[in-house]
Amino acid sequence: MYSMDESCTVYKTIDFISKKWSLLILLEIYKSSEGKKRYSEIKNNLIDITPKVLSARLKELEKEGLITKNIDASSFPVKSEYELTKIGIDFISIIKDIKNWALRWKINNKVCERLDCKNCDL
Amino acid sequence: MYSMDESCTVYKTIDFISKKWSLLILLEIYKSSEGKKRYSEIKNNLIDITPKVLSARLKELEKEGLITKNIDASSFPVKSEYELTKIGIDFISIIKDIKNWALRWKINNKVCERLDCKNCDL
DNA sequence: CCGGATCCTCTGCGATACTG
DNA sequence: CAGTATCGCAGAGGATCCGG
Repeated sequence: MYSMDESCTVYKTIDFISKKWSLLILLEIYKSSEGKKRYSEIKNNLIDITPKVLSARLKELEKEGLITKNIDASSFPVKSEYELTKIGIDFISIIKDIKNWALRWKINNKVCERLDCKNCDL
Repeated sequence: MYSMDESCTVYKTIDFISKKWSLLILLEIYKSSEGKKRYSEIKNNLIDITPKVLSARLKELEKEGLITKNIDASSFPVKSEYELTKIGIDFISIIKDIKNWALRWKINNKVCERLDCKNCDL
Protein backbone atom coordinates (compact mmCIF):
# COMPACT_ATOMS: atom_id res chain seq x y z
CA MET A 1 0.00 0.00 0.00
CA TYR A 2 1.32 3.39 -0.98
CA SER A 3 0.75 5.60 1.99
CA MET A 4 2.00 9.14 2.21
CA ASP A 5 4.87 8.16 4.43
CA GLU A 6 7.03 11.21 4.07
CA SER A 7 10.19 9.32 4.81
CA CYS A 8 9.84 7.17 1.70
CA THR A 9 12.56 8.06 -0.78
CA VAL A 10 10.58 7.00 -3.80
CA TYR A 11 7.52 8.90 -2.76
CA LYS A 12 9.52 12.02 -2.03
CA THR A 13 11.22 11.79 -5.39
CA ILE A 14 8.01 11.42 -7.31
CA ASP A 15 6.61 14.30 -5.36
CA PHE A 16 9.38 16.77 -6.09
CA ILE A 17 9.81 15.93 -9.76
CA SER A 18 6.07 16.35 -10.11
CA LYS A 19 6.36 20.01 -9.29
CA LYS A 20 5.67 22.30 -12.16
CA TRP A 21 8.74 23.47 -14.12
CA SER A 22 11.25 21.17 -12.37
CA LEU A 23 11.89 18.96 -15.38
CA LEU A 24 11.98 21.80 -17.87
CA ILE A 25 14.51 23.67 -15.75
CA LEU A 26 16.75 20.61 -15.66
CA LEU A 27 16.49 20.35 -19.43
CA GLU A 28 17.39 23.98 -19.89
CA ILE A 29 20.56 23.64 -17.87
CA TYR A 30 21.44 20.40 -19.65
CA LYS A 31 21.09 21.95 -23.08
CA SER A 32 23.68 24.62 -22.48
CA SER A 33 26.93 24.01 -24.27
CA GLU A 34 29.19 24.45 -21.26
CA GLY A 35 26.84 22.65 -18.91
CA LYS A 36 26.10 25.85 -17.04
CA LYS A 37 23.33 28.35 -17.31
CA ARG A 38 22.59 31.71 -15.77
CA TYR A 39 19.40 32.61 -13.99
CA SER A 40 18.39 35.06 -16.67
CA GLU A 41 19.08 32.59 -19.47
CA ILE A 42 16.76 30.03 -17.92
CA LYS A 43 14.16 32.67 -17.32
CA ASN A 44 14.32 33.96 -20.88
CA ASN A 45 14.07 30.50 -22.40
CA LEU A 46 11.22 29.31 -20.23
CA ILE A 47 9.30 32.36 -21.21
CA ASP A 48 6.24 31.82 -19.05
CA ILE A 49 8.01 31.03 -15.80
CA THR A 50 7.83 33.68 -13.10
CA PRO A 51 10.90 34.70 -11.09
CA LYS A 52 9.39 33.51 -7.84
CA VAL A 53 8.75 30.01 -9.09
CA LEU A 54 12.14 29.82 -10.79
CA SER A 55 13.89 30.81 -7.57
CA ALA A 56 11.94 28.28 -5.59
CA ARG A 57 12.61 25.45 -8.03
CA LEU A 58 16.32 26.21 -8.27
CA LYS A 59 16.59 26.07 -4.50
CA GLU A 60 14.72 22.78 -4.37
CA LEU A 61 16.84 21.24 -7.12
CA GLU A 62 19.98 22.40 -5.33
CA LYS A 63 18.75 20.98 -2.05
CA GLU A 64 17.93 17.68 -3.72
CA GLY A 65 21.45 17.55 -5.11
CA LEU A 66 20.67 17.79 -8.82
CA ILE A 67 22.27 21.16 -9.44
CA THR A 68 24.88 23.41 -7.88
CA LYS A 69 24.94 27.17 -7.73
CA ASN A 70 28.03 29.25 -8.36
CA ILE A 71 28.14 32.97 -7.81
CA ASP A 72 30.60 35.00 -9.80
CA ALA A 73 31.12 38.10 -7.72
CA SER A 74 34.28 39.21 -9.52
CA SER A 75 32.43 41.50 -11.87
CA PHE A 76 29.39 43.64 -11.53
CA PRO A 77 26.55 42.88 -11.66
CA VAL A 78 26.99 39.64 -9.78
CA LYS A 79 26.21 36.60 -11.89
CA SER A 80 24.77 33.27 -10.77
CA GLU A 81 25.42 30.09 -12.66
CA TYR A 82 23.64 26.81 -12.24
CA GLU A 83 25.22 23.52 -13.18
CA LEU A 84 24.05 19.92 -13.23
CA THR A 85 25.69 17.59 -10.75
CA LYS A 86 26.45 13.96 -11.54
CA ILE A 87 23.13 13.15 -9.96
CA GLY A 88 21.35 15.66 -12.14
CA ILE A 89 23.06 14.45 -15.30
CA ASP A 90 22.01 10.91 -14.45
CA PHE A 91 18.43 12.10 -14.26
CA ILE A 92 18.45 13.52 -17.78
CA SER A 93 18.12 10.03 -19.26
CA ILE A 94 14.75 9.74 -17.57
CA ILE A 95 13.60 12.94 -19.24
CA LYS A 96 14.88 11.58 -22.53
CA ASP A 97 12.79 8.46 -21.99
CA ILE A 98 9.75 10.58 -21.33
CA LYS A 99 10.31 12.41 -24.60
CA ASN A 100 10.76 9.17 -26.52
CA TRP A 101 7.68 7.67 -24.93
CA ALA A 102 5.66 10.69 -26.00
CA LEU A 103 6.93 10.57 -29.55
CA ARG A 104 6.34 6.82 -29.71
CA TRP A 105 2.70 6.84 -28.69
CA LYS A 106 1.13 10.20 -29.05
CA ILE A 107 -0.95 11.01 -32.07
CA ASN A 108 -0.39 14.15 -34.09
CA ASN A 109 3.06 14.45 -32.66
CA LYS A 110 4.64 17.77 -32.99
CA VAL A 111 7.66 19.39 -31.50
CA CYS A 112 7.77 23.12 -31.24
CA GLU A 113 9.23 24.55 -34.41
CA ARG A 114 10.75 27.53 -32.75
CA LEU A 115 12.35 25.52 -29.98
CA ASP A 116 15.38 23.36 -30.09
CA CYS A 117 12.99 20.72 -28.93
CA LYS A 118 13.39 19.14 -32.34
CA ASN A 119 17.08 19.64 -32.72
CA CYS A 120 18.32 19.04 -29.24
CA ASP A 121 19.97 15.71 -28.65
CA LEU A 122 17.32 14.41 -26.31
CA MET B 1 14.24 27.70 -26.70
CA TYR B 2 11.56 25.95 -24.72
CA SER B 3 8.51 28.09 -25.06
CA MET B 4 5.13 27.15 -23.75
CA ASP B 5 3.87 26.18 -27.18
CA GLU B 6 0.86 24.14 -26.19
CA SER B 7 0.98 22.07 -29.34
CA CYS B 8 4.35 20.58 -28.43
CA THR B 9 3.91 16.90 -27.61
CA VAL B 10 6.89 16.78 -25.31
CA TYR B 11 5.86 19.81 -23.37
CA LYS B 12 2.29 18.55 -23.00
CA THR B 13 3.55 15.20 -21.81
CA ILE B 14 5.85 16.69 -19.21
CA ASP B 15 3.03 18.90 -18.09
CA PHE B 16 0.48 16.17 -17.54
CA ILE B 17 2.77 13.64 -15.91
CA SER B 18 3.88 16.41 -13.59
CA LYS B 19 0.44 16.63 -12.12
CA LYS B 20 0.19 15.48 -8.56
CA TRP B 21 -0.86 11.84 -8.08
CA SER B 22 -0.66 10.86 -11.76
CA LEU B 23 2.39 8.65 -11.40
CA LEU B 24 1.27 7.07 -8.15
CA ILE B 25 -2.10 6.19 -9.66
CA LEU B 26 -0.41 4.49 -12.59
CA LEU B 27 1.74 2.53 -10.15
CA GLU B 28 -1.26 1.45 -8.15
CA ILE B 29 -3.02 0.04 -11.20
CA TYR B 30 0.20 -1.62 -12.35
CA LYS B 31 0.76 -3.37 -9.05
CA SER B 32 -2.56 -5.18 -9.09
CA SER B 33 -2.25 -8.84 -9.87
CA GLU B 34 -4.81 -8.94 -12.66
CA GLY B 35 -3.75 -5.61 -14.11
CA LYS B 36 -7.00 -4.01 -13.07
CA LYS B 37 -7.98 -1.96 -10.09
CA ARG B 38 -11.21 -0.57 -8.75
CA TYR B 39 -11.78 3.06 -7.87
CA SER B 40 -12.14 2.26 -4.20
CA GLU B 41 -8.97 0.14 -4.16
CA ILE B 42 -6.90 2.98 -5.58
CA LYS B 43 -8.48 5.39 -3.17
CA ASN B 44 -7.83 3.17 -0.17
CA ASN B 45 -4.21 2.59 -1.11
CA LEU B 46 -3.38 6.21 -1.85
CA ILE B 47 -4.75 7.11 1.50
CA ASP B 48 -4.38 10.87 1.25
CA ILE B 49 -5.92 11.33 -2.16
CA THR B 50 -9.31 12.96 -2.28
CA PRO B 51 -12.13 11.56 -4.43
CA LYS B 52 -12.27 14.72 -6.47
CA VAL B 53 -8.63 14.61 -7.48
CA LEU B 54 -8.74 10.86 -8.11
CA SER B 55 -11.69 11.27 -10.44
CA ALA B 56 -10.01 14.08 -12.29
CA ARG B 57 -6.72 12.17 -12.71
CA LEU B 58 -8.43 9.01 -13.88
CA LYS B 59 -10.27 10.97 -16.54
CA GLU B 60 -7.05 12.66 -17.66
CA LEU B 61 -5.15 9.38 -17.81
CA GLU B 62 -7.98 7.83 -19.80
CA LYS B 63 -8.06 10.78 -22.17
CA GLU B 64 -4.30 10.54 -22.64
CA GLY B 65 -4.66 6.86 -23.50
CA LEU B 66 -2.77 5.33 -20.57
CA ILE B 67 -5.72 3.59 -18.95
CA THR B 68 -9.15 2.32 -19.87
CA LYS B 69 -12.27 2.27 -17.77
CA ASN B 70 -14.59 -0.71 -17.63
CA ILE B 71 -17.87 -0.67 -15.83
CA ASP B 72 -19.11 -3.98 -14.48
CA ALA B 73 -22.85 -3.59 -14.31
CA SER B 74 -23.57 -7.30 -13.98
CA SER B 75 -23.60 -7.25 -10.23
CA PHE B 76 -24.79 -4.76 -7.69
CA PRO B 77 -23.51 -2.26 -6.81
CA VAL B 78 -21.96 -1.34 -10.13
CA LYS B 79 -18.18 -1.47 -10.06
CA SER B 80 -15.64 0.52 -12.06
CA GLU B 81 -12.37 -1.04 -13.06
CA TYR B 82 -9.35 0.75 -14.44
CA GLU B 83 -6.74 -1.02 -16.53
CA LEU B 84 -3.44 0.00 -18.08
CA THR B 85 -3.31 0.15 -21.86
CA LYS B 86 -0.24 -0.81 -23.88
CA ILE B 87 0.75 2.82 -23.75
CA GLY B 88 0.34 2.91 -20.00
CA ILE B 89 2.31 -0.29 -19.50
CA ASP B 90 5.12 1.15 -21.61
CA PHE B 91 5.24 4.13 -19.30
CA ILE B 92 5.80 2.02 -16.20
CA SER B 93 9.46 1.52 -17.13
CA ILE B 94 9.96 5.25 -16.75
CA ILE B 95 8.55 5.14 -13.25
CA LYS B 96 10.85 2.21 -12.52
CA ASP B 97 13.78 4.31 -13.67
CA ILE B 98 12.72 7.11 -11.38
CA LYS B 99 12.64 4.70 -8.47
CA ASN B 100 16.04 3.28 -9.32
CA TRP B 101 17.51 6.74 -9.74
CA ALA B 102 16.24 7.69 -6.31
CA LEU B 103 17.64 4.57 -4.67
CA ARG B 104 20.97 5.02 -6.48
CA TRP B 105 21.64 8.56 -5.35
CA LYS B 106 19.61 9.54 -2.38
CA ILE B 107 21.10 9.47 1.04
CA ASN B 108 19.37 7.76 3.92
CA ASN B 109 17.28 5.81 1.50
CA LYS B 110 14.23 4.30 2.91
CA VAL B 111 11.20 2.69 1.43
CA CYS B 112 8.03 2.69 3.39
CA GLU B 113 7.92 -0.35 5.59
CA ARG B 114 4.22 -0.72 5.53
CA LEU B 115 3.93 -0.39 1.78
CA ASP B 116 4.74 -2.88 -0.89
CA CYS B 117 7.12 -0.20 -2.03
CA LYS B 118 9.92 -2.46 -0.89
CA ASN B 119 8.52 -5.71 -2.16
CA CYS B 120 6.94 -4.68 -5.40
CA ASP B 121 8.87 -5.60 -8.51
CA LEU B 122 9.62 -2.07 -9.52
C1' DC C 1 -22.65 -0.08 0.04
C1' DC C 2 -19.88 2.01 -4.38
C1' DG C 3 -18.48 5.66 -7.30
C1' DG C 4 -18.40 9.64 -7.53
C1' DA C 5 -20.38 15.00 -7.12
C1' DT C 6 -20.66 19.19 -4.24
C1' DC C 7 -19.24 22.76 -1.13
C1' DC C 8 -15.85 25.11 1.26
C1' DT C 9 -11.10 26.09 2.65
C1' DC C 10 -6.30 26.76 1.83
C1' DT C 11 -1.89 26.07 -0.44
C1' DG C 12 0.74 26.95 -4.64
C1' DC C 13 1.32 29.19 -8.86
C1' DG C 14 0.91 33.37 -11.86
C1' DA C 15 1.44 38.49 -12.71
C1' DT C 16 3.42 42.73 -11.61
C1' DA C 17 6.34 45.82 -9.13
C1' DC C 18 10.36 46.70 -6.82
C1' DT C 19 15.30 46.39 -4.55
C1' DG C 20 20.47 45.33 -3.29
C1' DC D 1 21.29 40.83 -12.85
C1' DA D 2 19.28 38.08 -9.57
C1' DG D 3 16.30 37.72 -7.15
C1' DT D 4 12.18 39.47 -3.13
C1' DA D 5 7.45 41.62 -1.94
C1' DT D 6 2.77 41.83 -2.64
C1' DC D 7 -1.53 40.50 -4.35
C1' DG D 8 -5.00 37.54 -6.79
C1' DC D 9 -6.69 33.28 -8.47
C1' DA D 10 -6.94 28.32 -9.87
C1' DG D 11 -6.35 23.97 -8.34
C1' DA D 12 -5.54 20.66 -4.33
C1' DG D 13 -7.17 19.22 0.25
C1' DG D 14 -11.12 18.05 3.64
C1' DA D 15 -15.73 16.94 4.76
C1' DT D 16 -20.14 15.80 3.45
C1' DC D 17 -23.81 14.28 0.48
C1' DC D 18 -26.17 11.57 -3.12
C1' DG D 19 -27.92 8.49 -7.06
C1' DG D 20 -27.94 3.69 -8.40
